[in-house]
Amino acid sequence: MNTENYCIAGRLRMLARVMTGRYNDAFTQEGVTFAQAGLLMRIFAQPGIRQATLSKQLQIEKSAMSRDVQLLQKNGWLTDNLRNGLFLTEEGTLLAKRCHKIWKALNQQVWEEIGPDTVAGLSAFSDKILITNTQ
Amino acid sequence: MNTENYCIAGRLRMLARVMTGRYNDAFTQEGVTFAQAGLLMRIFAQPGIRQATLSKQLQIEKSAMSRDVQLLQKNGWLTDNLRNGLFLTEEGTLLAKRCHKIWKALNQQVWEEIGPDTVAGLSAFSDKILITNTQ
DNA sequence: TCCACAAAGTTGCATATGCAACTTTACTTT
DNA sequence: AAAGTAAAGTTGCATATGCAACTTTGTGGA
Repeated sequence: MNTENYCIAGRLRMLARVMTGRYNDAFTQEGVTFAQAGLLMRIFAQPGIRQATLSKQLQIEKSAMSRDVQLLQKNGWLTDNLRNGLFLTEEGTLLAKRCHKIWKALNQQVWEEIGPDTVAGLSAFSDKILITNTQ
Repeated sequence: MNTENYCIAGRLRMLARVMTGRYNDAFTQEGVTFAQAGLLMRIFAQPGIRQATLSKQLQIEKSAMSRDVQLLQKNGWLTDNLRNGLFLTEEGTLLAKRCHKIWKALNQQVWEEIGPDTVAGLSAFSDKILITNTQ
């Protein structure tokens, strides 16, 4: 493995595509994508959180976040005043809980599949990158 | 770090977003995204390659690949008969070469920034995932 | 109180992606 | 050669994202 042909960004993008597909499959039964489930679970864990905060946590551009959030609301999972902090509806809360069960099982499974050392490798990489790119 | 709150897919997606942004910045001067530059460089390295082959190499769905390729063609970087293997036009070839220079410098820089051990961590992770998800 | 400025959120525009269904091509077996 | 089938490619539809420009909100100072 050398600098000449190992593209960091390309590799990350490919991995993200592959893993996203796998997680998406798991959430199909609930009719949500992994991206949506992830947001629901975060809002469940941090009720009243602002879009700007989620943007920073997830490193997603604020306009993209705005649309992701609007999609959740369109599906009836968020209460109406988006500009005053995000809150799940009752339906959204139940869905978030179901998603968390699915997520927990799958994440555990993937974790075991690849082993703690390998996850540690990703984690180390992640720390380096995120420190560099988010102050 | 434990299974309870470290989401593999979420982390990968975030890293992909961050790194994509960084690589995109580098290619802005050429008016292409990293995704486009990456395809150009691959077609440069493998003239006549089929969409289906690129799809497998990059783990991108064939319909997405079809559109990515059409976009390159629309910009005049690919010759016309897409269904008979992909070939760069003269303009496409020059662009691919310029992109490769940019890519090489940036990838090298990122590589040094995070260090070989950390890259090795990503690589190990990558191998595990891709073996599992691509036979 | 009112204004100026910064932060948060939205919208227009464009790319990147996936799934399903459909079309086109290529190959194999009569 | 004709039919049937599998592989490759496309298109409709929807989500996920980013950049730039604009609007709304909130806050601190004159």
